[in-house]
Amino acid sequence: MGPTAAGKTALAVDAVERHGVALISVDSALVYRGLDIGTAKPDAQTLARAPHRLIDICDPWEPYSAAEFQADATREIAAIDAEGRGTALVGGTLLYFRALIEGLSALPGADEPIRAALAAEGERLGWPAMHARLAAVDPAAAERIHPNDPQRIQRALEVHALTGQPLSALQGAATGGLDREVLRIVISPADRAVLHARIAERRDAMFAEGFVGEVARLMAEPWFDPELNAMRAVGYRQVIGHLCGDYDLEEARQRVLFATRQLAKRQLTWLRRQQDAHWFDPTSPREMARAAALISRWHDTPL
RNA sequence: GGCCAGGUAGCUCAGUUGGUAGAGCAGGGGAUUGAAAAUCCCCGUGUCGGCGGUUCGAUUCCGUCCCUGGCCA
Repeated sequence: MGPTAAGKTALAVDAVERHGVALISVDSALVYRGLDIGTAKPDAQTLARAPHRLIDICDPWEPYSAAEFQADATREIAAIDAEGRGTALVGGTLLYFRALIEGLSALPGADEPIRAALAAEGERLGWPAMHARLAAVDPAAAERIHPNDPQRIQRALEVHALTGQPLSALQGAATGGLDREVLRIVISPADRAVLHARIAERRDAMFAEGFVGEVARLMAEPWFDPELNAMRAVGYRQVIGHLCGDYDLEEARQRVLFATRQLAKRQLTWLRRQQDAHWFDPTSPREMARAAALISRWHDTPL
């Protein structure tokens, strides 16, 4: 695991080639077909050398979720077990790691009609009013959720509407967590400035490879809608704004950079909280060799 | 060279009828259970261009110098 642009893929490919492990991508954007350049999806040669499961499994108009990931990844792990191989999870969507490893509470899935109704009401009455409504049916959830957080207020009200029970009461125990020990390896430059430089470099490479053209093609599709989950991914959102005429290309490039750094910062907040994680700096060949050695020991030692 | 407009937080700017200043963006920290590359919370002392002057007190008024942009030569 690691923040965006830290260099996770290289280590994963190395693990595949040295130990024959199978890779599962833990990334909420790589699941989408057609989002390639802007998601820094590993290229065809890399995927041929080191196949990643759970990449390109959705069309951009389809919603995907942590719960679906949990189910998909659990299924893939069982399949890999059956082949007698080891599994390596690689990615930067930390909620997905948590959902898979720790499990999720038994909750109803998303209900589009209810969400639409709640969104319309929230728009009309304001989210603080919706928060007050939540406080009436689920004071504990209202306590934890900020009045300005539409997404969580909406979800809590949705769960209550669907089950008649407060979200806070259903969220107690997580189910379906992984049935085994997990070795946690975090790849991240020790120096934030180094990460920022890598992000800038990769951003430049994306634009040089035709990222704007990729977004323009997606926007020309009949299903295109900027509200789509997939279209809210970092980079896509900013380039869409530019192609809609909201600002010039240079401004879009700047915004992509800012949004990517902010993503990395949020990822690091999750990562710092990981218990028993081993951290390695990708700029240090010595540390990366130690990371590889750690992986070797793990996979050569049967559980 | 002359005239005009500016020089205030990393950037773009607001403001102080004279009592040492505040927004947005950026940046930092945090939260995070079916949207998570999402959503949200918290964090702003900076020779207010330099030097003089007036004043109890100047970033604010005056003088001068420097710099930037525009117009005129």
